[in-house]
Amino acid sequence: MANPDEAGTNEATAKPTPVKEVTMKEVAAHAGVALSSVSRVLNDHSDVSESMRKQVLDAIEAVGYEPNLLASSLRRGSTKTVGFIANDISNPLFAEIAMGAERRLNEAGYSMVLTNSEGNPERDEALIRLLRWRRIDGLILSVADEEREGTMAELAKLSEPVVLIDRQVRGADEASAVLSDHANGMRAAIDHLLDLGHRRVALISGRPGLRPVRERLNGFKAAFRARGLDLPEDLLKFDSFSATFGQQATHELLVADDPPTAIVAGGNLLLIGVLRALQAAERVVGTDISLVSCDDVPLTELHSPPITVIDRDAEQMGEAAAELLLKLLAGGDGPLVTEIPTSLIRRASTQPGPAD
Amino acid sequence: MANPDEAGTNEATAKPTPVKEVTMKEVAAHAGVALSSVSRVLNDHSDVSESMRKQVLDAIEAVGYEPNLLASSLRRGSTKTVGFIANDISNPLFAEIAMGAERRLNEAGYSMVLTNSEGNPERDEALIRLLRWRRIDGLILSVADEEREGTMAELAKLSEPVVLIDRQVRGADEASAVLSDHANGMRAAIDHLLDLGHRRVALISGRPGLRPVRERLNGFKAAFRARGLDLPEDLLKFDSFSATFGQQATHELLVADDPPTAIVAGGNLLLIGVLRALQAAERVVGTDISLVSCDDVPLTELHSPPITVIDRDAEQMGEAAAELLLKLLAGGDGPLVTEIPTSLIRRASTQPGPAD
DNA sequence: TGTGTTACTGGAAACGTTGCCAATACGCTG
DNA sequence: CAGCGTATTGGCAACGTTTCCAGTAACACA
Repeated sequence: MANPDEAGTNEATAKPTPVKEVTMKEVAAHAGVALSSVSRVLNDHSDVSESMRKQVLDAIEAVGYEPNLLASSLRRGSTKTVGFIANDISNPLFAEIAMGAERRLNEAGYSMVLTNSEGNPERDEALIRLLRWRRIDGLILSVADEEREGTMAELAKLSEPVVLIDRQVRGADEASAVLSDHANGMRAAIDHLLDLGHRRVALISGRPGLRPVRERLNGFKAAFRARGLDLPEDLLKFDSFSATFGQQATHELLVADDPPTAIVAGGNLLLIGVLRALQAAERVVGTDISLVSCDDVPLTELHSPPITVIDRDAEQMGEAAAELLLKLLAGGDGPLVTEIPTSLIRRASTQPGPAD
Repeated sequence: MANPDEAGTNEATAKPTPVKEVTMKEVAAHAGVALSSVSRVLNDHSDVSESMRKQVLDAIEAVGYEPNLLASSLRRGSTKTVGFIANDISNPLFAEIAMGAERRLNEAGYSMVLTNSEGNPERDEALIRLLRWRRIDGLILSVADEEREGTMAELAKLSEPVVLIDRQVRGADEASAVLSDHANGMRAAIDHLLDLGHRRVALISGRPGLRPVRERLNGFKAAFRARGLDLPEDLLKFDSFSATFGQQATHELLVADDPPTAIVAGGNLLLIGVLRALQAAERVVGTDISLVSCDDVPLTELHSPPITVIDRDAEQMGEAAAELLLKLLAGGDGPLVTEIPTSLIRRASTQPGPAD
């Protein structure tokens, strides 16, 4: 059925198509009912008659109405949207965390907007601000720098619930978070290497300010201490999670006096750099040097030899984060924390170390 | 300086903190100016005196005002936001495309909301609808199914500009798109294999409905045809881009009579499956069978032997998509198309085939 | 002093919703 | 038949902005 006033407007329209939006008002007019009734049907309120419902739904169909979520959110005071700030979506680990979170949030009727800080603290701040201005209902993020004043200030201005991923901010128990048990994972990995006879074990990881780095170092230390061994201080390299740093650090380790017999890479990007450096130096993984990485990605399984990893369930982390956020959104109080276990997957990249 | 009526409201407030938002009205009141003047300062309109500007900015600072982008977008009729629907963010390729697009869009003052269809056509539709209802100004996506009616219908309802990534819809020149030159890339790869003496070349790829699959097949055919060779029809496996399918297809190929001497994997997830199957069958890449993959990811470079790939610049694709969209947003007309070149990176996974 | 111009500022009407409150109609009881 | 509850509907004021249109003051000029 053609719109009765179409011809008229067509004729009158000399302007460059102002593209008037089809609103609930049009629906109401077409159905011959009040605006508020249309609203009631759309939000299925209980007290609306069957005939009214049908009338309105038909009108919606007829005029081709599309809800305006901006207006709705503005009026309602809630966007049913949560923000997610990832450090680096091109890292499959973060991508999986995001997917897990999104899935859980969608189930609960929320939608998620995913953004990418690229590990840049300034972008972090800008994104928090932007999402705040967008009036998101909650936020999941993994701040690029736990100690940065600016970031904390932006977060503080946010009155909506926040869940951190693998981060802890000053005053430990102030923020909700999903934390993976890096310490025990690393402890197991180092125990494994020490069992194999390695003593010169190197650890390459990101900036020491970040929780995963701190916790892994704790696990590392704990393993050495438990056997009364001295920490190989000269083999600890902390700077960034990038492939570039992994390569550089490995190179430095290899050319130094008394190089390591085993290397632990604290992330899947670092691993890439480590492998490049080893390849360049013509060291064969497993044979010449043992290798452990963190987080199981296709590369670790398919490398030859396959690489021993400290694993954790990324998707589960995302789901857990969403779960916490949903609890908080539902009015849950205190800071909530979920700990995600890690496990050691032993593969051929770790072999017995040199006999003493 | 304390808010003069704070004490009053504190006393009156028995309710559970309705958390009244700080609006431009408060700013105006605090500065003793009109609402419209505050707006003018915030949008830096030309005709506002220096004293007014300072007054308002001070007041903003004093009352801790935060713009409400919902209200602003509603009134303005534009969100300065573009949507991006990715098939699978856990695939680093898509993640890079998204990053490229986001970077370019941000430069131009737009922000991007990234969503994930997980390759599910229904989710595709739902996401297009959601973003439409959110009143995004434009959309970049790579539809999961080029032929699905529903998806096309949802896209048609969108009056804002759309740029497709590596997809073409019915009526070729109707949609703007960034297309990679899969045909020539594949042509080069097959030429390379044929030069090495291979004749039994297998191709494993996704659903034939998708442009990359079609185009790669075209390149494949062209290479065979150019030498007057028959197409190895029995070695063409098309179903999905997943690792699972890659593994299954490879297994089938290997156990069949007259198995291939070279395999081309049409995507980085497929490659994972192919490698698993080869490993399970104890075939050594390069020696027992040659291998080519599409898109250069860390795995291909670091595998032993390193894997020959048909490469393209993912980030550039994203940037190009953003560029096209920006042109359209600025009022550019007709459908715009950018073609992204592909190149063959030869590595040790491709070795001479069996002598005839 | 009057007039015109310029430079700024204030008021008020939108943008498309939702949700409260009042109004209507209906059926039922006393 | 009056009175009342129930079920449903309409009207209207928000939500926080932007923008158009007048209005004001200051100033120069005749």
